[in-house]
Amino acid sequence: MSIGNVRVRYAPSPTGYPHIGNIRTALFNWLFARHSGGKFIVRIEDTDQSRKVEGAVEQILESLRWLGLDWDEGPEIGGAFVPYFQSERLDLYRGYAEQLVQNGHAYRCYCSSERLAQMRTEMAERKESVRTYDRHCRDLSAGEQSKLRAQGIVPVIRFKVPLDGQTTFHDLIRGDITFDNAELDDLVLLKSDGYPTYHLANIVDDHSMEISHVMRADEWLSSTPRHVLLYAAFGWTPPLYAHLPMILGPDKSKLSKRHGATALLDYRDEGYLPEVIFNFLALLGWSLDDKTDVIGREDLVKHFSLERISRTAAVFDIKKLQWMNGFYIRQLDPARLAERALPYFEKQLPSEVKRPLDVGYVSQVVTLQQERAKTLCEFPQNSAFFFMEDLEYPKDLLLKGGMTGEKARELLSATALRLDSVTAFDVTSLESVLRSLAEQMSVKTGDLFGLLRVVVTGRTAAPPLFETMAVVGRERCLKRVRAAVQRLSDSPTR
RNA sequence: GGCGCAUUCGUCUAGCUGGCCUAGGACACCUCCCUCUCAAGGAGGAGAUCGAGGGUUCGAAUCCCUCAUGCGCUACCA
Repeated sequence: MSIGNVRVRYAPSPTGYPHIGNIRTALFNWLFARHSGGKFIVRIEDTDQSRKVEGAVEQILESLRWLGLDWDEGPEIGGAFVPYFQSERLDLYRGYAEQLVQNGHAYRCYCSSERLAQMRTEMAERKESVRTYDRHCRDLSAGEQSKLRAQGIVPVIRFKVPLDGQTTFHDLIRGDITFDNAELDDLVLLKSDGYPTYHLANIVDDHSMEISHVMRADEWLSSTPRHVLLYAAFGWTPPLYAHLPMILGPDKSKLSKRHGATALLDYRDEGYLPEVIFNFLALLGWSLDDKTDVIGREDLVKHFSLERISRTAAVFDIKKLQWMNGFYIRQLDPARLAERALPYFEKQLPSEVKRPLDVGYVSQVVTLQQERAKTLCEFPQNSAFFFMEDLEYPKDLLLKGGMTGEKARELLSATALRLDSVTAFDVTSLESVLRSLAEQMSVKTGDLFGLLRVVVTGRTAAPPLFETMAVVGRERCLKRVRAAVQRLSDSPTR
């Protein structure tokens, strides 16, 4: 396969929202296409009417867009092999299925699902090793068939798998893999509702769309010999295969909804940066060398290769993702970061905060929180006090570390005086004024600053005090100090 | 049950054309430093006898065999 002719595809089925593992497959395909100057195609495999989920296609495309995985052919943009929805290509599959029946590679099966279920139960009870279709209809005569059809039974079309021999194919990641044909069953190609199964539609489309490499999750490895046999039955050359390691949950089982937020877009909602997900996912099953963790999209495109894809399934570690997200956040230009965080502020700040927010002000806040945030959501979560008028917090936060109510009141009253009179309400002035106050009142700076932090922010952990106060502003700081004095006076302290 | 794939620190991984590996990096964890809190940052630490057992070899994480374990598939789902 010459390098310019790479055509790979991401072929999701719209049965739900694409999760992390699924999108990682899309990412690897995209990376491979971009690296080799080939085409990245999106094809929607909507052949299961019963599992179709409303809005899933939009979610899939939205997920790709969010990560910046642009496609060269597919939904919305079309391409030379239109249409890219399998539900719109039904005639094609029927024709090919029929062709296989004609040339003896497939046959009609009239077995009811009840009979099939019973057959499987019996096989299991007898502990038979091969629990597959018993090929009941494989050699039905024309007469028997028309009798069955007269009863109104709509048949399916099954592939006539060779009874013996072996099928070997080469996997770019795992090497040669061999299966005994006897292990394979006569899979259904065309369902009774006229829709193809994955197996038929997949190979018909991969062939007709001239797909060069099939890169898909490891879970497909077992069905690959059937696909190879199908290609042979049609007289086609199969594509090159590369089965990707799967992504597992913390319990090491196939990643699913059980594992919490696994839908890609959930990560967007939780404040993760798309470039981080991109970076992180690329490293789940692929590595550049022994030390590279942070790597941008351009370098990924430049260096991506099939050879460096791992064979082992990987556990998705949210902790490392969080670290990486925080790392990227810290690297971002503050102004740019503020823009990106703004929607999260708009959405998450308490409703009493007036909208729209002032971008300049948000930017100041973001600058102070930048090195403390792991996700974009943490900005508004930890910054409400910058936007509120009045604060609410447990009173005993004021009496930390042996601080008495009286002492606190005394300190705060003195502070109010200083804040009121300080000429410039900026970091330098505040620091010098408050440090000297601490000294004068013979209290440790940590105690004074800690107290003030609670008063001004309502919490014990916040950005540096003077910076924070400067942003909150003289008026609100004074108001908060006075409110605290009032609170301390309301009920006598012990 | 059958078949297939896989097996290096808790996790992601490097190393796997055998010696540079007394196995490297990152996250997480612990300690110390910095420090007005929280972070961030800096410096350290602990953590894998390379799934187990046999070989081959002067020498194996790296090659061979057996076993074990995990995962996947075993649908008119993809």
